[in-house]
Amino acid sequence: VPTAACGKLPGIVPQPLRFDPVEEAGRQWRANWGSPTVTPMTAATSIFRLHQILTTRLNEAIASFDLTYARYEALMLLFLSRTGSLPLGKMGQRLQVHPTSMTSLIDGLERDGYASRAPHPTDRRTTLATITERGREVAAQATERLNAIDFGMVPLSGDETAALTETLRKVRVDAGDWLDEDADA
Amino acid sequence: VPTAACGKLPGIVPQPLRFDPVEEAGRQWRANWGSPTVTPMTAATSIFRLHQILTTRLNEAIASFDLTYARYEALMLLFLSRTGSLPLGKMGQRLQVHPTSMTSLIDGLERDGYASRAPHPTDRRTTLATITERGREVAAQATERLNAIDFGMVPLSGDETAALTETLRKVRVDAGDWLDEDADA
DNA sequence: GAAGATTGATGAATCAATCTTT
DNA sequence: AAAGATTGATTCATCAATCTTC
Repeated sequence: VPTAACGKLPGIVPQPLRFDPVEEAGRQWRANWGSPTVTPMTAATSIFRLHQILTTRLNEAIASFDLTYARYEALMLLFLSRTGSLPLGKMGQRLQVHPTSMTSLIDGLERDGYASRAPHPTDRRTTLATITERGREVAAQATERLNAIDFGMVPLSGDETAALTETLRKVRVDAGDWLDEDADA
Repeated sequence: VPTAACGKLPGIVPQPLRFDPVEEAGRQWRANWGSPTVTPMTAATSIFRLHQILTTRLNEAIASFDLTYARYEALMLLFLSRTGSLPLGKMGQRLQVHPTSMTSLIDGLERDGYASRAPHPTDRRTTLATITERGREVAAQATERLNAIDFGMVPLSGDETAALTETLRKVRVDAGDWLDEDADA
């Protein structure tokens, strides 16, 4: 009886393990090191694994639109903006991706007709990305699909999800994800 | 006054934002959608961002050994094993990576002299990876470096880290990360 | 000179197909 | 036929360098 993930990824998990590989790593660690510092390692490993799981789940959910989750995020940024247009640089800041990546993300959206490029009216250095009508339709449909699977965060409760987000926020603040002005107060 | 991350990634964050980009996305979402399903989206986005942050932090910490975190995990698997040798397939299962990735990870370790390949004594299909003496030294030193920065999980407390790990474990179980036999009981 | 965006190149990760061994 | 590993191809992300415009 193959597990859900196993059926989808035959190359990665041909024969499912009988133990938690992440916890097992922590156990062997403890045996060799003594242990007070086991937990951060286990947490970091868990984040990496979850990123892998989410990437698979979310990309599969919207693959029929030829969207990756990264492209979806860019599309939603345009969709939720007031005018439907944003400078590429501003989008890169919001999504925290390299300018080069922003270029290729918009390339992808443009290729599928979900967005288009236009010159900035006043600053000719800047390129404006604009969502198309088709892009709005797809954004709404893709969001339905992702909502239907709770953005991959099953089987967490609302409280667990909120607590998780808050914990991760602290690390993001520490990393300087944005200017946390309240931190001074 | 540039933030820590900003100084390191000039291309990504030339001018730090004044707000939390993740929370801002959730806010705009709420304004357009109504809201009950905002939290899973925010949580997923947070995981993606944290993966990015951890990747940067951890890779930087051990870059002087020519190790990436993925290579470090493979090296530690050998380091913590009883005999110092493991079949590539078994390593791939533990680390949950594609066989192809396992090949290139060992290629990297072998290139630096941290590990070597050897034929399996009985099954000639199998390749055995073995950690070298130099590999053991580097494994210990790299672990020190990573411990010194708490595996990137600053500024979380022990309780927060443990709770985070437990929450993520539930999602991993759901994804079939391993055969959770206790789940039946 | 600096900001905004792009092109070309490098490294990592998965997939498809191949090869050997069981 | 299936398991184990590898090669080659594709995609994605970042970096370095370039180009235009402010």
